[in-house]
Amino acid sequence: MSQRAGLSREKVLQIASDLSDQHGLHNLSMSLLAAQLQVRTPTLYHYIDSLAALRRALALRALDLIGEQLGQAIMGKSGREALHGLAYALRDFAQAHPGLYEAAQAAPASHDQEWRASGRRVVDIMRRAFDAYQLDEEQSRQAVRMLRSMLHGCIALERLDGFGVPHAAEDTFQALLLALELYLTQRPPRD
Amino acid sequence: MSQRAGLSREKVLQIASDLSDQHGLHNLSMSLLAAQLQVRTPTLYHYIDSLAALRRALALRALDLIGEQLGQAIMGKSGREALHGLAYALRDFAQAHPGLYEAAQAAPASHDQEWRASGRRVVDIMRRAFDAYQLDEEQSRQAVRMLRSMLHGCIALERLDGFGVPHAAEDTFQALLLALELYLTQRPPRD
DNA sequence: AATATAATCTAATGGCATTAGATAATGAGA
DNA sequence: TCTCATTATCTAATGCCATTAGATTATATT
Repeated sequence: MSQRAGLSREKVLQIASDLSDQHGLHNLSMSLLAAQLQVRTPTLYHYIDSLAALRRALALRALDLIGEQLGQAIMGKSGREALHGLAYALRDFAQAHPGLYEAAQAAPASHDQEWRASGRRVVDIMRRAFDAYQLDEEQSRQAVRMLRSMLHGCIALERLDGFGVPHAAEDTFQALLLALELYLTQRPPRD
Repeated sequence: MSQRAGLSREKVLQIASDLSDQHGLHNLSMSLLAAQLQVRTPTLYHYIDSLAALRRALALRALDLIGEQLGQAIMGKSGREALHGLAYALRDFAQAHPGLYEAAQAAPASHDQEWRASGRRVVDIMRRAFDAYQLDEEQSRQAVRMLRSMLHGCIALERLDGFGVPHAAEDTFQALLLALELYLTQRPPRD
């Protein structure tokens, strides 16, 4: 009957990504996606195995994009500058792509090597931002965990509380960074 | 036909709370809840308006419980001790009741005064833990936001990364607390 | 033009939330 | 103890969603 829609896996994922940014990842359905692509729902199964597989694909895409942006953000920087570049790059990504950011927070299945590797790649990039602080491997992993906790918590809280004071989110963000810097420069005694 | 099941709103909420802790909030369905209560799904609508209303009720219950536990945790403590009591109490709650904790992280509708008030009550309790640091109102709100960001991020990350190093989560948790203490004791210059 | 391939469709299944309305169990008053 | 109102629960039905199977149509290849 109808003309072909000219879909491709890439196009499907791109629109899925846009939709999740606009309506939230949890509101992204096969139904909505098909409607946006002007196609019947079953058509999507030529490009995607399932809704779960779609979410996974978005997570991988998100991690790749995040890695890319973080890498650029810390290029040529070190110390305090690198740290701030990293933090702002991640926050900016979360603001520009809330759906993708949400996708990146999902936990991969323990046997999903590809997904796990993508996550590790991002962590490794983040670790480079701490080079100037002279941390051993375990300490730099710790620092990454601290930064990720702070940023993710701050971003999540901003979505939750929303308003209140206008500059609250930005102030808190900066204060958290300062706290991390204080911690890093006045490193605690290891027992 | 069948005997009455002897339900009550309280019982329904209690089982819903248990189920969300066991299977995750997002896996809590009217269907699952009805099955657990040995009753047909429509029966639940005598006690609950909708699935959304159930989630809201769990959020309120979670905020009340959290407020109670935090209040007890900081009773008679101040300064560093109060801060740690607060932090551990919240983390312990999240571990003991992952479903309820998740419910508490949902954002209330902007017009939902009751829900918002419950959230505010928790924040006020947390603010008391910072009494000894001599912060003005805005500073203590900031401190609460920092602590919440840290804890929520840390808890979320623990669920995400899971394992890796065994003590990583605990170490990160303590390091974040130390960072906050450093920030509070070496208060930044206000502009 | 004929055919193979691939993209899309229709039809069907089963799960879920929700509503409407029927039925059966309980408790209160005669 | 009987009657009746109340209310807890049920069955039936609707509509949305994800998914599968298999038919059909559009394009590319010869």
